Amino acid sequence: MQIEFPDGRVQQIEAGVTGSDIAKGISPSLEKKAVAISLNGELKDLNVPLTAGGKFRIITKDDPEGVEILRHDTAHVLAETIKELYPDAQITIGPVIENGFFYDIYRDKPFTTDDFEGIEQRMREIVDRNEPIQREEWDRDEAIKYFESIGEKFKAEIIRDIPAGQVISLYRQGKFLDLCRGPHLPSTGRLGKAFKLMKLAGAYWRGDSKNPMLQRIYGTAWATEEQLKQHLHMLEEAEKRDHRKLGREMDLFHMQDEAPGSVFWHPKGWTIYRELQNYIRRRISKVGYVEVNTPIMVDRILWEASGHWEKFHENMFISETEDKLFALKPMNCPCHVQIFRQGIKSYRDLPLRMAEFGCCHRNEPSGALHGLMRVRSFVQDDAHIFCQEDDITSETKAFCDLLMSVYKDFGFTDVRIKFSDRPEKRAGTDATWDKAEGALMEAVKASGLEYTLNPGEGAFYGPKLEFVLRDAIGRDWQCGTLQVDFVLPERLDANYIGSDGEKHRPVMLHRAILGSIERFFGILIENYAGKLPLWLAPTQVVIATVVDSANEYAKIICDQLKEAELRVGMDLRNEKISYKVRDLSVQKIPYIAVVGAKEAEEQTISLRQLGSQEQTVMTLKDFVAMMKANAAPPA
RNA sequence: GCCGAUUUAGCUCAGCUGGUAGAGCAUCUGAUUUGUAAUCAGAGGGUCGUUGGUUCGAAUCCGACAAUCGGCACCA
Repeated sequence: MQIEFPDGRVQQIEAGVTGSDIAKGISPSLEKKAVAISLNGELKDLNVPLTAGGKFRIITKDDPEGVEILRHDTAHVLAETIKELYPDAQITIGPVIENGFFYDIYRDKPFTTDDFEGIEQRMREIVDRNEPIQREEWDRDEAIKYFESIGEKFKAEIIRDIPAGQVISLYRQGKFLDLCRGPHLPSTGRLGKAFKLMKLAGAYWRGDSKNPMLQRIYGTAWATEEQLKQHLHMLEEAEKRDHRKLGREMDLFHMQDEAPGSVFWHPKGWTIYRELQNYIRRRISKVGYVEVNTPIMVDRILWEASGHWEKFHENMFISETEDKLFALKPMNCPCHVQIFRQGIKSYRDLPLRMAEFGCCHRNEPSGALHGLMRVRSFVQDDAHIFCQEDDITSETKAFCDLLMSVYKDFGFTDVRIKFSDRPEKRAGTDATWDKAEGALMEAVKASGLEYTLNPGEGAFYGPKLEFVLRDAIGRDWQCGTLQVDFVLPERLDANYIGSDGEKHRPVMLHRAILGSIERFFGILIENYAGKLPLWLAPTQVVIATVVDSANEYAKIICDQLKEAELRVGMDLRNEKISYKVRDLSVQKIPYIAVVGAKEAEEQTISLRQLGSQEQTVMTLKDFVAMMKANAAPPA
C-alpha cells in the first residue's frame, strides 16, 4: 500500500508500520515534534499500525490540530492528577476549548484556587514520568462495568449513551484509564509544561440546570512556554480594556446596589451615548425609516395577545395599579403594531420602516448581569419593517448593506452571519415557518454574504439572521439581528389593503444594528481600549496652559472651538505642563493644545495627539479648521 | 436562578492566630509660574457591604441577606 504526503510525494509502506516509524524515517527531529497523524483527513495516534494507505500528513505541535491534541492530553493529565490527589472525586468530561481545556469533576468538597498549585505540581510530575499513552478498544458492557466498579458513575452514563455500533475506545496512561475518542500523544512526556490552571467554576452535568452541579477546572495549554507567556500577556491586555474599569477611570458611568443591572450615565458617558444614537438616527433616516416613541408601561393584555406573557412573564417587571396589571415593556414590537394599526394602511404605505430608541426592561437572572454587556434596562436601535412578502428579499439586502456600512464606520470589518431556524418552543404553524425560513434564506443568499447555519436558535415567532463582529483583539460579539415574523401581525391583527382591494397581513421584519446601545457602548470602549475616535470622544481637545499669563489666550481658543461645536476643555491649573500632559493623556483626551507666552504672542498653538510624542505648531485659524474637519462624525 | 470567590477611604490595595484601622494615588490648603507622561510641604477623609450571633472585646470567628467577580443555565 502507499501513502501520499501533502507535497504530492508518494511512499510505499508495509501494513503495520506506524506514523511514528514514518516520521522517524523522514527525520528523527520530526518524530520528536510529531503528536499524531492525519490519514485521509482522519486524525490517528502516532503509534497505531496503519492498515490502509492514502493521503498522509504528520501533525506536529505547530499545527492547529496538534495543539488541540496537546490540550486534550493536558486535560487527561489533569484528570489523572485529580484521581491521584482526590480519590473520592468522579471525573466526567474534559474537552478542548479555545486556548485550552476544562475538566468537569464531581466532588462533595469544593476545590479552591489554592489547590491549583498542588495540582499543577503533580501534573508536571506526571509529565516527567513520561507514561506511555495507549489506546484500547473495549466492549461496551465491560467498559460500563469497569467504570461502575471504580465508582465513575458519570463515565458509565456517557458510555451507555454512545450509539450502538460505535467503537468504545479507552486510553491508558499509568494507572489511569479514561474514555476518549482520541487521538492522543504517545506519552505524557510529550506534553511539555506550557500549561496553567486558570479558573474554577460551577457547571451543570450535561449543561442542564436540573442536573447536579459539577466543578469545572479551566486550564490553558500551549506548544511552547513562549506561547503560554504571550497568551497570559494577552489576557492582561484584555483586562486593561475592561469597560467596567475604563468606565470608572474615564468617568463615563457607574452602577450601584440600589439599581442592579441599570446604568447611571455620567455627563461624559452620556455624551458618547447620544453621539451613537444620533449617528444611527442620521443613518436610518437617510434610508427611509421614521422614528416613533411608545409607552414604557403597557397592560398585560397586550403581552398576552403578542405571546410574550406566556413565554417570558417571569422575566418581565410588573406593576399593579388599581385593578390592572402592567408590565414594563421588554421590547418595542407590540407597541409598533399598535401604531401601524391606527387608521387604514394601504400597500402604497409599505414598506413602513418604524424605528424607536425605546427603553426596555428585562428581569435578567441575577447571575447573568455583567457590566454594560448584560443589563436589565437598555435601549436598542430597534426598528420594525412592515412589508409585503415580496419585499423580504430587497429589505433584507438593504438592511445588510446598511449594517455593514455602520460597522465599517466603527472599524469592524470582520463580520459573520448566522442563520437561526425554528426553535422547539415556537408560535405559528409549520407552514408559516416553512414560508418564513424560505423567504429569509432566499434573502440572505441574494445579499451575497456568507452565513453559517445555527439550527434551532430562532426567536419564538420567526427565524433570524445574527450578525457577529470581531473586535480589535479578536473577540466575537453578536450585535445585529434581523428576524422574519409572520406571527405577530397575525396575533395582533395588523393588516393593510392590497392592490386587489382586499385585506392582507403584512410581514414584520424585526431588526437592530448595534443591538443594545449599552452593550455596544461597552464593546466600543473595549475595542478602542478607551481611545475613542474623535467624533465620539466626550472631550475632544483640552487647552493646557504653561503659565498663568496665557490663560486669557486659552479662553479665546476655547470660545472659538465651542463656536465650531467642538467639545473642548481648559486646563488652567497651577501645575507644570508635563503634569498636565500626563494627566490629560491618562484621561485619553485625543488632542492637547499647549499654549504658553510664545503661542499667545504668535497666535499659535502647540498640538499633541494622544499616543504620539510629536508636537505640531500651527496657527489658531488652521487649528480650529483642522479640528472641525476631523471631529465630523461619519456621514 | 445554580456553583465558587469577593466586599476595608473617591480609586488600587495592606491589616498575621480576635484588643475598635493604614499606604500610594486622588481631594483640599499653602508655597512654586513652570515648555510636553507625576514640583514640594501640610491637612481632611472610613459605623471595615447590611444585619443577626459568639465573646469582656469582632474589619478579623459563625449565620442570613445584598451586590459584585468567574463560570454554568438563561437571553424575546
